[in-house]
Amino acid sequence: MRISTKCSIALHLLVLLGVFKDKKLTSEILAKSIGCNPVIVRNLIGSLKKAGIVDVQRGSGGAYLVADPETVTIWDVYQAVDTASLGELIGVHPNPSKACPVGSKIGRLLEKPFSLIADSIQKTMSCYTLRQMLDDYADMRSK
Amino acid sequence: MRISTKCSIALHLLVLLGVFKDKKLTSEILAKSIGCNPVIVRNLIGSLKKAGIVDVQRGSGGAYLVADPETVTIWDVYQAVDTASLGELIGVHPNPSKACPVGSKIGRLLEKPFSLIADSIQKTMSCYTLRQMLDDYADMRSK
DNA sequence: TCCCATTGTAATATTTAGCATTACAACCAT
DNA sequence: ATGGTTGTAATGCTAAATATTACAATGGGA
Repeated sequence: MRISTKCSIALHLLVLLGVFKDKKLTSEILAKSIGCNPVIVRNLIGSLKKAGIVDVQRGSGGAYLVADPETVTIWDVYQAVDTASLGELIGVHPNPSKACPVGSKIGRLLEKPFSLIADSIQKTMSCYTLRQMLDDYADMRSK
Repeated sequence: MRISTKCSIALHLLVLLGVFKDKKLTSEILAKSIGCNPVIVRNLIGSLKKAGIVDVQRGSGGAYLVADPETVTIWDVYQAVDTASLGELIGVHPNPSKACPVGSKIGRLLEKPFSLIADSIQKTMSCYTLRQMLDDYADMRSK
């Protein structure tokens, strides 16, 4: 239910695709840099492919960016990759008493502040692009 | 590492304390409305007590609010109750390759956008007070 | 003063979610 | 056709979240 490492891993691999455009990057190579199992990478690439962010050929292999880094935000990546919605990010206790006047309403009571939180996360994620991350990376290299 | 149900449960019990000011509310009664084990409630009340939000006597029992609902925000409650910091809310893959130029920098690369997200959550939480929740509750009752 | 209901807290158990791994069919280029 | 690759299902493993049990410490009232 939390924001899983999928998002971090996806961003990692997108940066790799952005930096090593010329190289053939298989799931195995990517997994080595990320430090995870190649199957994880394949699944994530599958999700990113569905979202129109990357592409990859089945037999020959090698993933590459198809979307402009300028237009790809962390929110896009998160949505593509993490099945859980932000609405489930904050755990809500599942068995409040329906007999109690507070217990019967607590779910609806929490909805309001929690959805405001989800909105703010979405907004912040939508402001950060892959281009910014690639620029940040370039800055680190040059120093 | 996610925002656990502790926060929801704590808010639930604070609303109970705010609504049933006159009644003696033991951990058992509170737990019944919440639908969890009384020990969970006791531990949470302990945390909220340390934060100066509620108080309770040992032998006699019965918890009550000591802070003004106007001044208690969801952020206060979250901080009091959830040990994990928001920085750990978004999972980061733990074994990136140090040999890879991207792998060796991904941690620092992710820090920037992820801390912006944490900030926005904190900000939103800080805007919502217990008073608002009590008002929301009253609104629901009156309709 | 002695019960009794209650809290505080430690220790342990249970459940669930996140992540890793294995396995293999489908596929493509050479 | 072969070798390297992807897509995906099935399973296993680990760690974190939550629940439960147990009991000493406390305080108020009979």
